[in-house]
Amino acid sequence: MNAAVPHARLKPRPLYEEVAELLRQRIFAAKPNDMEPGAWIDEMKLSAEYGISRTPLREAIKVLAAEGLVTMKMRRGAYVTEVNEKDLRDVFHLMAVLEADAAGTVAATATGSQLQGLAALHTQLENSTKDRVKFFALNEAFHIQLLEVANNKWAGQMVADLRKVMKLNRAQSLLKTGRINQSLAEHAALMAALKKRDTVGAQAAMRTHINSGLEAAGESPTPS
Amino acid sequence: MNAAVPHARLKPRPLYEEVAELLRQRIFAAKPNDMEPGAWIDEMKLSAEYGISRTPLREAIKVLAAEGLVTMKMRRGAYVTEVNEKDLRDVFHLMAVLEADAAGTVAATATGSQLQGLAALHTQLENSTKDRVKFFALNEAFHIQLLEVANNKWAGQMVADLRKVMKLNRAQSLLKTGRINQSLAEHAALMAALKKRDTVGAQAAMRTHINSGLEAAGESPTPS
DNA sequence: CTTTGTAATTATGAATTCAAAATTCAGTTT
DNA sequence: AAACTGAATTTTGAATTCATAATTACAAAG
Repeated sequence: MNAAVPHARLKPRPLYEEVAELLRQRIFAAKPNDMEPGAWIDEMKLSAEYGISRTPLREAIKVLAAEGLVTMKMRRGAYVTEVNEKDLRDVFHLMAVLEADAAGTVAATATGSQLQGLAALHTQLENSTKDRVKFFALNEAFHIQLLEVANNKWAGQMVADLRKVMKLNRAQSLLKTGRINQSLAEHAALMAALKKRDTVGAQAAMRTHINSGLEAAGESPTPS
Repeated sequence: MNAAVPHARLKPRPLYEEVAELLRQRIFAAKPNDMEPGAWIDEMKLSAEYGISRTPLREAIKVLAAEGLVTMKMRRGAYVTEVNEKDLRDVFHLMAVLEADAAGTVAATATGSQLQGLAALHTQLENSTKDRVKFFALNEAFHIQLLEVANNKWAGQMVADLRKVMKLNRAQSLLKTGRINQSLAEHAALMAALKKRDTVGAQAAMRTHINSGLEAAGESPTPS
């Protein structure tokens, strides 16, 4: 008698993935002197701390290395990736390219209900300008949802990885209050283009949106 | 007295990377009943075969999983990724988007000597129409070099990963003779645009080139 | 003859052990 | 006092061992 809906599944995923997620959050947490970019990752300390052996921890570190969050040096161990200004510009540029393309695809191919789903998220976004962290979470959800509708799993994976690297940069994660309204306006322009089924308009709106995000981080975007 | 030029360095890179490369080549080799897409990867058999333990082999498998070459199922092991028609279209679409962008960047920013380097590769390409495998290798080298000049390491990594997944598909790797001349003409058009510093022209030429590669594999490209 | 339940085998996931390389620190020499 | 050599410690990389989940085989019951 298998329940159709799993209530609390046993061991949903391997330990190393669990640990990888813990490490990700810890890296993004940006504690002053622990796991900040450039820091060396102490395998023994962490495995003791989590109460696991080094084996799954090392596997988790390799996953993060593939994502670009940590870089490995032969016989020197793993270090949290440091992103310099050029790296940040490059990452934003790629996000602009990939997400603009996705936006174009959505404008061209999305079903009505899919567009309604995006519009619903946009409405939630408009009602969350007071709560900075909620706004940030909803904004991310909107972008993820858009990639989902674009229906290219490779693109979704790539953008997700890029977003992780982007989050390594402290400057951009704290949105200034003024930036929130601007971001909202850009989202509105994008939604309008999507509803009009305006492919190139949606692409352009997304490019603008992402590039302004880069400028908010204190950099100037690469010419598209 | 350290020699400035290392003649034969000991253990240049970790074992798991070495093994990962072996596995990649083996997967691309396309032997009839061994390691073809969908095949289960027998950890014990392989580790015995290579004379190593399961530990570095599993680490290598995780690297390949991050690249998308193999997919892992919880408590079921690893399987060589199967790419269906949609996957192939999606991968080509992304390659077109990313490489077209890179071509545009090259047209806008490459130095003269960098363009000369690309032109030299193109000339080699023209002189290799008889040798199919050499042509294929040089073609890949050209694309890698172009990404190199574009100078965005994240893009280079992404395109490299996509190319690996692409190679999983048997159909496209064997270029038909007619396709070689067409490919060459497309490369020539791209080179011309690059030399003219024509950004949008280079982008368009690259898109055309990649999409025609997809058509050669028996699919129709997604509208850009 | 089919189906279900249980035991045995097999393979994965994780921990532990072992080996080797790199860094550190001390001691000696110039 | 500075620098170089070498041993000790630390830490990574890899092998081995152990535990548990999953598949298969087999038997018994309907």
